[in-house]
Amino acid sequence: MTIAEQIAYLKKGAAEIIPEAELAERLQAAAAAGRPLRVKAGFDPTAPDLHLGHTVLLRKLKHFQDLGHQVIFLIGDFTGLIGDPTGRSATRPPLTPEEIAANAETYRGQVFKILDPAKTQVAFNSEWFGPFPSAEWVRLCAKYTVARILERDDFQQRFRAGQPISIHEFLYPLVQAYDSVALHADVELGGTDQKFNLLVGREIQREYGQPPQIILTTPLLEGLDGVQKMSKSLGNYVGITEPPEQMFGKLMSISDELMWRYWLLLTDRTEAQIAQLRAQAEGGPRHPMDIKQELAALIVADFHGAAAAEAARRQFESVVRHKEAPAEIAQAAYRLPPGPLRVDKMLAELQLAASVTEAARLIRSGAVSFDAQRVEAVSIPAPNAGEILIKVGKRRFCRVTLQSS
RNA sequence: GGACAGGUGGGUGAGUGGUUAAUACCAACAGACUGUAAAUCUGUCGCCCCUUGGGGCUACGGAGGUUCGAAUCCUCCCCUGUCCA
Repeated sequence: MTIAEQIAYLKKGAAEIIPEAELAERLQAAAAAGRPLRVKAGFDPTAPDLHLGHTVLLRKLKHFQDLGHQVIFLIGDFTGLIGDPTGRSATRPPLTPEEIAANAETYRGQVFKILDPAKTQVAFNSEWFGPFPSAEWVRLCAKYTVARILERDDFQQRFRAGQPISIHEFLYPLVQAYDSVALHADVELGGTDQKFNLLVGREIQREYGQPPQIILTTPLLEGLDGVQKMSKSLGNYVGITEPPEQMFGKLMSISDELMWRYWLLLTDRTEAQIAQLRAQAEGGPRHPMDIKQELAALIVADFHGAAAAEAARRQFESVVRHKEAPAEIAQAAYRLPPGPLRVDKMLAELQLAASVTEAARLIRSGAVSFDAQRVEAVSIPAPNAGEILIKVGKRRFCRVTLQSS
């Protein structure tokens, strides 16, 4: 590949490359020296459950690997003490070494569904920050100013809005920047929300006499609601370890409009191919739902394989579209008390509802059925012993063996 | 150290003595409809007990207090912000 082709490859789906010209030079120099670039990305040690939003970045890291470069997957176990300043979390309790090791293991399992393990180095920043001398902290802090730190958008907003900012939060960008120094990073990737931190890395590297890294940001993926970014705390995410059926269902719940964004950021289709799909949907030859199912199957296949994706698609067809019971259903047993059956209590006990009160609510709203017969009251005449299929809401099914007592 | 403002249910945010399990919006859940777990419309949205109507308990930063009765008033404490030093 020529340098221009390589850049085009890396640019696809990227939000920004700063500065783009330097990337070309760096690629050229690396090729000439026969040395792969060191491409860094940092991850939070506390949240090893990756979701599709993270995979946008991982895919881009993989593209660097495809071109022969070295990816450094940095787990910010030290940074975790600070917590990225979002204004929500205060200082986090430090994780134990065992927890960190366990989380790192989980990361490995998830990340290597996309990344090539042979071209990935896993690093922890406690390696250099653990023994960091206090005098060195003073030196590091001396290399940046409060005014510049306050340029960071969310600091500025919080400052203006009178929300608390703890001093240790100022350390976050500096710590992340110093990681680049310690790792001699050529390139650092991050979400667009990381732009400030990534840029600080350039400044600090220069201060330490290193060539400043090139930064590449990836767009933040909108969550299932199509408005806010995908995040665990907002609950609008699809985790990459979720079961195929659940993944499929969640993906089918996105709006038609959002689907195009997902096509762009979560598949390997080119922009031209996606434009073609869009034309088909708008022109009529293909139903949007059909295209959405194709998308959902494609994404599920990335993490569970094509067979599981096809099974998830079939289950969606039968359960959601045709309202049939799924192939695999949880089993339970329930001992019938004497007298009429209190359905609300039974559902709570079988954990088909969070509480007796909620179970009663669900029954009153007509969400509960026995063998496809709607249950009309919370208290019903005692049914015969035997097996019944209980359905609560759209997707909770349970085959229950009723035992007389 | 001082002055002032504030801390309410998953989130934002009303409420300044009872009619307030607590307005509104968002999220969530359910029903109807549908091409989808989309959109739209409707309903629900603390827990427990008897039941198609009620009863009890818990809840508005924490602990006490005043009162027949408090999220609302008083005292102390904790936390946050602004200003002064």
